[in-house]
Amino acid sequence: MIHKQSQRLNPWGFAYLCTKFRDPMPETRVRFAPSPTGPLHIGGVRTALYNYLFAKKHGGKMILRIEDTDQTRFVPGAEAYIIESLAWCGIHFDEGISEGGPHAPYRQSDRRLLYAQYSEQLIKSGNAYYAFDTPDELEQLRKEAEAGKQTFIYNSLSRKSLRNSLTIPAAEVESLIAGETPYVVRFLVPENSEVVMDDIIRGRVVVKTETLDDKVLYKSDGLPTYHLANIVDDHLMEISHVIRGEEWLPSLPLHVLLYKAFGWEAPQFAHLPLLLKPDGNGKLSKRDGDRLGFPVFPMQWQDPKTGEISSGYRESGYYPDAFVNMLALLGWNPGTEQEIFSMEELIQAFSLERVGKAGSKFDPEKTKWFNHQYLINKANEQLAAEFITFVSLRNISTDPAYVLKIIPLVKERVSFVKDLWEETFFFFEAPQSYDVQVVQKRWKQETPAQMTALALVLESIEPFDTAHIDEAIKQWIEASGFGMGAIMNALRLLLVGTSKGPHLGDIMAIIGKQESLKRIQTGLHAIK
RNA sequence: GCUCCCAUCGUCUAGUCAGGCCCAGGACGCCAGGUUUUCAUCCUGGUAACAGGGGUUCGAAUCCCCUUGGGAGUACCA
Repeated sequence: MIHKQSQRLNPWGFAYLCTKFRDPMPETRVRFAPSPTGPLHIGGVRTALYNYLFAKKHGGKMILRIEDTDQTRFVPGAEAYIIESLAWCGIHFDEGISEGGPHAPYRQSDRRLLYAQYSEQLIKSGNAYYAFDTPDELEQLRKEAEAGKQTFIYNSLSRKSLRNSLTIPAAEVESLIAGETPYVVRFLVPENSEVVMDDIIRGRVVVKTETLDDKVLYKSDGLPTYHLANIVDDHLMEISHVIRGEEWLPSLPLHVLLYKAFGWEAPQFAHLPLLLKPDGNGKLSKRDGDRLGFPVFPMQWQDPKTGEISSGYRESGYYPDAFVNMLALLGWNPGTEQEIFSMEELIQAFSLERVGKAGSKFDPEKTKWFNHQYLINKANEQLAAEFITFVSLRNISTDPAYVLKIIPLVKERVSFVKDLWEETFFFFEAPQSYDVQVVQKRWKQETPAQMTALALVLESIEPFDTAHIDEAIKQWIEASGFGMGAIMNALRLLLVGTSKGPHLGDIMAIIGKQESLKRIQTGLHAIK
């Protein structure tokens, strides 16, 4: 046991080893390892989130590693996008390309020299071999197999008839390599055995090695494939738990076999269920967002090649804590009826055991509801400050104190700050027109005279605050014998232009006596 | 095709591991009613699910098997 662990403790040495003796539980170390091939979509964000929650819950470390071993798929700006998105979500790293750390560098292209020796090691130990088949040749074999309704697999059945160091004499292999013939290194999958894997979420999974193929570990371009780089780095970086999407489950046997071939202790695995499209079935994709009108990315992204813009949650007005809260509950639940969680509460409550096995369809409606919940719980001062920028956009100058009076009256009516204008425009400008349907319903023959009389009442109110306004109007209505509904709806039409909005007394108190009277006069002339 | 994974209201899910407390609970959505000077909020109520079939058991959403359905993977991509 101690021997096994000490193998994983390098290079921290003796002091670290001592703490290990006091505390036999190894440190929890997880990583989020995206490939910078484009913007991170919400499924990826959720994976990062679960890793983060798990690490923090166990007092461990969260590591960001960039897996850019495919040069052909590199997208400029993607790496920065990923980092900024996660920072916006409140997901922070203890080690990574920005933070540095004891296992730097954290970008695989910067570690490229490292991987060749591990590839060599596997060849020497008989767990891997050189292969000289060209991509075209393999493509041809796949096509032929497909035509015969078969699947071509590079494995124990076929490897003996292909061009590799298993079939070609050693001397010739050496000369081929020396002669710069392109080659790859393939993993030699053991024959006739079973790989037994224990996944934290899925339990035990067993597969026969015959169904696996001899995956390429090292490419002809001198870079490792995901499989090799991933295992080497997870080992070197002392990752204790690999938490990743279910799309990786099919390659888990290979990974387990690789750890075994290296003689390394494998981390624990947890394969997360997928995020599915809201309608129909299948993995959530960028296209679904476009089609159904909701963002699939945390932040807006502009494709550097096409210039095409994809919308993001941040730019759409979502709060990061609401977004994170929604994502956390998509596939995980606390087993209680609590739905609103701060990041700190999520950390406390999170466990991989409570992550479901089945995929979750993404629900844009509930996402809005989460934002609504967070919005109504924000301080009025903050909402006022945010809303002022939207008001300014309309070339209306206002002051924070004025907006602050309005916010508590309307915040429960919206899910986004940007939607506040629709609920508050009449606080900033007089009605430009009057809703014809409301006019038809509320504007009777006697209404103009009533409104004229009411204007006189309003003029005499002092101080012009909600309580006094309400009281005066109530008394006047009772004394004159008019209907409350008839008067108030007509008055609302004059002040707001339609039949919506908060309590009229509040509206008048905020826009002031002068403005209220002015709107009544204007309306009296305009409505026929 | 092959390999692997999955299966409770329209959606997110509780309940499944330790079978009875479940003719299945909560939330979103939707519908109705109530409060209100309007709209909205809010409150109350309603809608709606154990994929199907076999077993095991006194008893199954829960355990086992089969079927069906869905998903993922199947690259010198990650």
